[in-house]
Amino acid sequence: MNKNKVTIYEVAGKANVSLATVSRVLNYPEKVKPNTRERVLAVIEELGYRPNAIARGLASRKSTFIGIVVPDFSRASVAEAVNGICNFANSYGYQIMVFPAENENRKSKDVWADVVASQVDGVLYLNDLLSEAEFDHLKSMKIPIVVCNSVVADPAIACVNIDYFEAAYKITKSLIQKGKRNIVLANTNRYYSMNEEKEKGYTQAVKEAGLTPRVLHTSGKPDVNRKAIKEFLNNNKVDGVVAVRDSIAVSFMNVAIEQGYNVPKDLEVYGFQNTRTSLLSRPQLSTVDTPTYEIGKVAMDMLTVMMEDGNVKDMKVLIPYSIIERGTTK
Amino acid sequence: MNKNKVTIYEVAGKANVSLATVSRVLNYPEKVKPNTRERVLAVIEELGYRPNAIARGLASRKSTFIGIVVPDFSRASVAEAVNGICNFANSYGYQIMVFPAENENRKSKDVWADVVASQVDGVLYLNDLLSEAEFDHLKSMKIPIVVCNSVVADPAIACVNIDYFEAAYKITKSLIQKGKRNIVLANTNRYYSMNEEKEKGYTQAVKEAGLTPRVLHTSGKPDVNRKAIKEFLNNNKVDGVVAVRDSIAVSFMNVAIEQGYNVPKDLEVYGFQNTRTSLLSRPQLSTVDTPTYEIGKVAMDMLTVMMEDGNVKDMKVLIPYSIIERGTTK
DNA sequence: TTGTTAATTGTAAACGCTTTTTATTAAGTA
DNA sequence: TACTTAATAAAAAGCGTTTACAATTAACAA
Repeated sequence: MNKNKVTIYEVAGKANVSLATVSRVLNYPEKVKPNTRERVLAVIEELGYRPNAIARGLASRKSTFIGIVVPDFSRASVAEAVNGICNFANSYGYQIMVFPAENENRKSKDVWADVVASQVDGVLYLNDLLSEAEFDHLKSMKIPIVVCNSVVADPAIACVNIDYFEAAYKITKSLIQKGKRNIVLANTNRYYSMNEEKEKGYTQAVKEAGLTPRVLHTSGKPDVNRKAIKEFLNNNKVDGVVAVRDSIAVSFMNVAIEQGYNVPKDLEVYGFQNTRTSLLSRPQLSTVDTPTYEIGKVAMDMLTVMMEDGNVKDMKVLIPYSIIERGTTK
Repeated sequence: MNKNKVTIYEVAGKANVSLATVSRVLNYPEKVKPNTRERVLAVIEELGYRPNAIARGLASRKSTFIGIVVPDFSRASVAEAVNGICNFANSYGYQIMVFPAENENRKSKDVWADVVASQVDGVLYLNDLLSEAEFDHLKSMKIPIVVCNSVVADPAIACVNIDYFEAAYKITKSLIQKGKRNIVLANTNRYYSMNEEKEKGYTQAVKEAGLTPRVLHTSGKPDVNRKAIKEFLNNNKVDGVVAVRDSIAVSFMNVAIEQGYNVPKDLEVYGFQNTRTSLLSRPQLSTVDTPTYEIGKVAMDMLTVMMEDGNVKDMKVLIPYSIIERGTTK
């Protein structure tokens, strides 16, 4: 902990007021006479006083910390969301604590225990599944929570997403309208509720056109994917790809091009997210632009009202998205 | 803040010991008789007691929070480092608070004020420059700090990097040995100390071979880069590229290929970092593998000893790296 | 003046823990 | 038996705030 910190007492002393008054100018400035307020403010400035967030948290029973639990920062969707969250959190006066989600060396039980112990006022859960048990635990702790990028059924849990179903439906349909008959959905191996939605949208579009849905599940690691894709291409005719992530789309496309496909002539491909990857592929990737930064911001907004005991009107928020046509479709 | 929390008093009551003993089993288990210790531990488990981190921080004058100040989570190098940091921080009993570095809507002065106010025990500074003034401020606050991925001259400041100079020198030299005579360094527009090192390494290799260094500065945004690269290719003969980031390498390569270059026959290219992008390009990118996760881990290690008042033997740590040859070189 | 009320400010308790000090108990030693 | 020593209990003092509540002051009407 840092040394030689200025405390509220010193400010009070120097400004010739009681510490309560200093506290008030900080927390309820309207309750103190403009005159005194100015004086105190001047001393605060002069001494460079910053209230000790920890003492403040203890006394007020609010930490102004919000916890975000995150599976993996290197996922483009979480990185951007974290950016959004941080910027807004700070302007609302909240500080962010991050907790790696459950992983090999850390059971879910422990991460929630950590979250609770650190006294956060609310939590943002990014991008992943939460078990029933975890939800119940959270509810019993009465900590406000909002989930980003994960579709949760429970009406009591706030979550913010884009309409993955609709987006997948639309891009699949547009492929069909361009005459594509052999459209694959390239999904992840691991189950994600948002990818599940995409799969549903894809499936519905394909079925409506009287075609058979075909889904390729890949691991997420580019090098592992390549083999699976190659094999898939050898055994299947494909003229359209809808991938649940940009990276999968690009992997698929690269393998296909290496095998002699011409994109977009023989094969059109769509990704999801509009990450940097989609601009770094050749040709550049058509994709569903998911405004992840915006998702983070909105989630933070909702959480703020929940923490201040306001009522959130709509627990299920859908953010507008757009479809970006680039070189992998025509 | 969460309701109905178990406090140390309840644990003490139920275990028939004083609260001091409970505190002791938590902080100095060896000081309490195994018998009692077990009993207390059992009650803690039973009640699901977790000490209130905030109260604990206030009382002990150590928050067990460490702050990481980050320019942008969507930078691959920071995302991975954050992963490393988080995992290790937690296993050492530290919680992570994140602070967005200085940006449009937030002056450096304010972010440091926030950092200090939140009573972190130490800070990790990622990937960016720190001004003299900031260093001095930090030193005067006596907060332990370690800088990742930024080469800082001041011998009193701990930092962990790879040997960017050497790596750049090596890859440039290998290009020269393969007969390349027109090697460009694709650097960022903005100044980064680590990129400066790369430039120095590149320059030295080129000069040693009696060639003239040529540096192209780009903005970092893929779409903006393309124009600059195209123009550069029109006005210059190029047979080798050393890019300070994978993304720049891939941009460069894509434009070149679109202009008819054959990679790696006419043009060989190296990136830096070994991000996912390098696996998603066609051909896959040869690159300097920067073990960012490891950097984060080591930085966290150093910070831990600094926070515990140990002495760090070596303030300038260089992590081993490797050069990965893939499809863009032969 | 003198109340009466509202605005402002001060006082002191509380937040949940760590840590120090003093007292108590149990066990071992001479 | 008296004397140590170890283990822990009991009590209390913080840590730096917030926040009831009380006290003071100012403002104004009677």
